[in-house]
Amino acid sequence: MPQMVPRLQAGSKFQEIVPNSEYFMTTLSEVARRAGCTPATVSNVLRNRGRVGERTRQRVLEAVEALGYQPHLAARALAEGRAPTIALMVSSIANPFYPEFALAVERAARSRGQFLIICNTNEDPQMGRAYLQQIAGTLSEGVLVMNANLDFEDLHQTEARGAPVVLCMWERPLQPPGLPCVAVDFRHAGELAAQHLLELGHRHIGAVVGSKVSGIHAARYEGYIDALRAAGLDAPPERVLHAADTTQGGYRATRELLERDPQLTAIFATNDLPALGALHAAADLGLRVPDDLSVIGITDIQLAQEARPALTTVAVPTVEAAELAVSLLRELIEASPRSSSAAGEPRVCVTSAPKLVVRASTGAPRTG
Amino acid sequence: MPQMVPRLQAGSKFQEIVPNSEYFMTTLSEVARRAGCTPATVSNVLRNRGRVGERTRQRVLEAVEALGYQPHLAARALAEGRAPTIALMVSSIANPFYPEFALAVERAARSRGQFLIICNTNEDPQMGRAYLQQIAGTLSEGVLVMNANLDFEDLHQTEARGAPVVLCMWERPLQPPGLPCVAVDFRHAGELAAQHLLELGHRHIGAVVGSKVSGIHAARYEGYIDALRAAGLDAPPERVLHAADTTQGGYRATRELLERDPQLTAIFATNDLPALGALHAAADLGLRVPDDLSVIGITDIQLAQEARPALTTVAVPTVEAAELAVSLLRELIEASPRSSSAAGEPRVCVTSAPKLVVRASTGAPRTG
DNA sequence: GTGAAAGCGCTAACAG
DNA sequence: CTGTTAGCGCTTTCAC
Repeated sequence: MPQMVPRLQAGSKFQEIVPNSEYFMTTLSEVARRAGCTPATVSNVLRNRGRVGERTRQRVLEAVEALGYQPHLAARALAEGRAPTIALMVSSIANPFYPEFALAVERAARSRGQFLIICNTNEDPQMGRAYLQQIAGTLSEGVLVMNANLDFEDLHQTEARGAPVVLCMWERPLQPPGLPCVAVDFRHAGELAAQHLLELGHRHIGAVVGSKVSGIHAARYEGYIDALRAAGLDAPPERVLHAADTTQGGYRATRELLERDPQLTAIFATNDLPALGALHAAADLGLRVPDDLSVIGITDIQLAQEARPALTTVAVPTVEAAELAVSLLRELIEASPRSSSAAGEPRVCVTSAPKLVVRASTGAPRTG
Repeated sequence: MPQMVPRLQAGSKFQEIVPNSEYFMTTLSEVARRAGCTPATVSNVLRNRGRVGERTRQRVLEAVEALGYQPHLAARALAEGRAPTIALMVSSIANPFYPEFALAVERAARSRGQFLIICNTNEDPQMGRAYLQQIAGTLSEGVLVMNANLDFEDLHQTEARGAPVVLCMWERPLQPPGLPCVAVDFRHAGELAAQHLLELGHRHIGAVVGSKVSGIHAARYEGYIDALRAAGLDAPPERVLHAADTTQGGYRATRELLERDPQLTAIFATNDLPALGALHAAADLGLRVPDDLSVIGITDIQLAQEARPALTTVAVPTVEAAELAVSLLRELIEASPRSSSAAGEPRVCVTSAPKLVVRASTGAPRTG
């Protein structure tokens, strides 16, 4: 925004301040002048603070109205020692899951009077660090982190500088990460997916894990394996493939798995995007879903229900997680400045359990 | 962020300022103290301004390093009379097109040192207004508007308050909207789509227009119609349907169109999402694409290439538009404060032309 | 070259 | 009830 009034030169101390024309932003003092009181009083009226006479209050409100006054957020932030935004770190907002989450976060933040800054880290820890250092504490009061491949080191430093950090989707409720987080029981999600497939009668299942071996999707795969074992099945390594967490990744992995073992009657993917890729692979191979091949994913992104056939998946409470994350962040912000580093284990909020959503991509295997 | 140091009480004027421990944010004066100079000098060093001796400069840089100093963005903004962010208004970031655009905008903004605030208006002008009034000029230096259903009135007011506004995807380069904008020749996009279908030999084409009659997609439809007419065909009203700009909308409209006229061999949709819906409708009706039905969209969102069959579409230069929009916004910001309202027609930047991208969803119609 | 001082717009403590 | 005042952290003239 432009400088509203020529800056007063040193020495012009007694020059009358030029009132802003209607063109530009009105300030508190202008409102005050018009209402015949001081800025402090206007401030009090606006924030319902301190006692103000009814007559004055009216005059102030009129002036505010007449001048279209809007508080200057940066100024207010500075004076209050708080910042008007929260930051959401994601690897790329273009990943189809994030926008749904970001939307929920924005709503939650907004309802608490804060704005949302989107930070795309591009999976690059350097970028993440740059973002954290620049805005945490100076422009953003706190930071929400969605798998963005950040250094924990950097996150702790961010906390130390006074800007709380919340991890938005921790996958292992029982193994807290050493940072406040919202945890979703993804192990259970994997279990549910496996159980569904088992109940339908599948015995030859391929698994597409949308990350490196020990990566973010490991818990989901563990749950899947556990369910298999509980049913007396084993999970030979040639039936698992680690792939990029994208449609492409799922597509290639599925083709590869089916090539290795044409007997597979189902594909379990640790995320919806790769599951969608599996659907495409099936289509390209002339396999009918679910008759020839069943496919199940995890998350329940919007695309899942829009795919053809619609994707069976284990739904994760995205909106709930977003709301919990924002609440938790607020709590941490409100709590004593140096609480987080001082106290013991940081807080972990667990969302409600993932739920199976049966759609058209799963069914009983061909018999024979 | 927390208050870093207990606010000095009135009367404690001579109390020594508590230096921030390593826990919290360092300020300019702390750096100055450590470097044995004044804040002004530190500021000068950091912004390469004013002459500073090499020795001092070194000491300052060391101190900055040692204390991990980061400028306070809100404070800087206030002092400079500018804001550190730009705002992107969208109806909902969850609409699959926006994230791709937002990503490009964020990159462009970031490379110019600004952060991106995402504002979901939810198609509600009230919400849009609230956003504009609150952040424009106080937290955001300018506003980028992506079809968010905002009142032009509000946008003009925003400009008048000193925060430039840029419309990001104006559909009619030749009919400027009275606000600065980036225009994409969507009429031409419609034309290209129609020509492609015509060249393949289609004569019975259904059109799904992803908005109200006079809505945002009207130009695309005009281009389509023009191409048809140029080929000597007419476009009977029963072959057009206006629908929501979503997969669902496209799905329903396509079914309806095919019910009205089973002879249709192709569907033209004014956007990719409805086109994807058309694909699903075809699948559900047992029609093979493209043998029984060809489908073409406009935009080329990521999903288009991931769909099965992959969607033929007319690609719009999204990244280019994002970059132009950010550049234009910056120019307006840098330009004289009250330029925009003063001068004549606001600037219009036109992107390069849309381009046909042929994929698997279009082909020659069955003969017979 | 470097420092002193005013000011950005707003808040909060305290005095009247 | 209302005004005075100091201060948030930084920038920027202007003197020295």
